[in-house]
Amino acid sequence: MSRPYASADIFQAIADPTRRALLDRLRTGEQAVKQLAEPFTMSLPAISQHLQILCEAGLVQMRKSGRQRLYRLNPEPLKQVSDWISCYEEFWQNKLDALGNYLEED
Amino acid sequence: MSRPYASADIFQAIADPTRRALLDRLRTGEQAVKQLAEPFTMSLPAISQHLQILCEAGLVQMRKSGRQRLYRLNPEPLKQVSDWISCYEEFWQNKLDALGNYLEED
DNA sequence: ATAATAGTTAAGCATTTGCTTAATTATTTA
DNA sequence: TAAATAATTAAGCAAATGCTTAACTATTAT
Repeated sequence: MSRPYASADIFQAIADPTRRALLDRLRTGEQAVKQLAEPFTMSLPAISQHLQILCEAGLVQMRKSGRQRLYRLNPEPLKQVSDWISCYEEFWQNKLDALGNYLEED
Repeated sequence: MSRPYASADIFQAIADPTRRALLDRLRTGEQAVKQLAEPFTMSLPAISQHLQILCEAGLVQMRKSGRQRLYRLNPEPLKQVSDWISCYEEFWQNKLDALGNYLEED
């Protein structure tokens, strides 16, 4: 096997807090691995493996620049999650509406 | 240990496709375990364990009625996921805007 | 009381996950 | 050319995950 973990599943990819933190960091723009890994206490290979999982899920893309590998955010796949959740959004919206109505009562 | 799996983490809870399917089924309303388990090929204990994880994550609530246990949806914790994703929504929105502008060009 | 039904708990197991350290591959600098 | 830098690949490991079957608890029906 070439891949340490087979997933490619978005929900699985964002289940790990380190991977979510990596995505959060990438919101400021394209970054090299060392820079990305800077705030984490774990080893560089661990970060590298997380980046591969994000890559397989399509959440990041990579390009080489010299000896660096620059990763950038590709958030489109998150739309799958957003779409799934949207069915539930009305539920808590209803609850908020109910609260609003309650507060408006005299 | 009383709990087979300790998680209570929402992202972890919705990472499993069976658990998402259970939540989807609960959108139609409160249901007993046997009825919930009906479309799945796995054993009832497996479903029961998934329901416990959903319960620990606060995504479902349970009440007893005779010898049945009725589970109902409690989607509020999904707001955590929705909130996290919302930071990324502008990204694909921007892309859609860009597409819109492109299509509007003469 | 006895049997049937609904569901959980317990124990065990194979696989996956998330990490580690060591070795390896590129690329750049001295 | 040799050393340093950036990052990955490889191998191994402990813990978590998702299932199974068997045993148990609680409630209802006969």
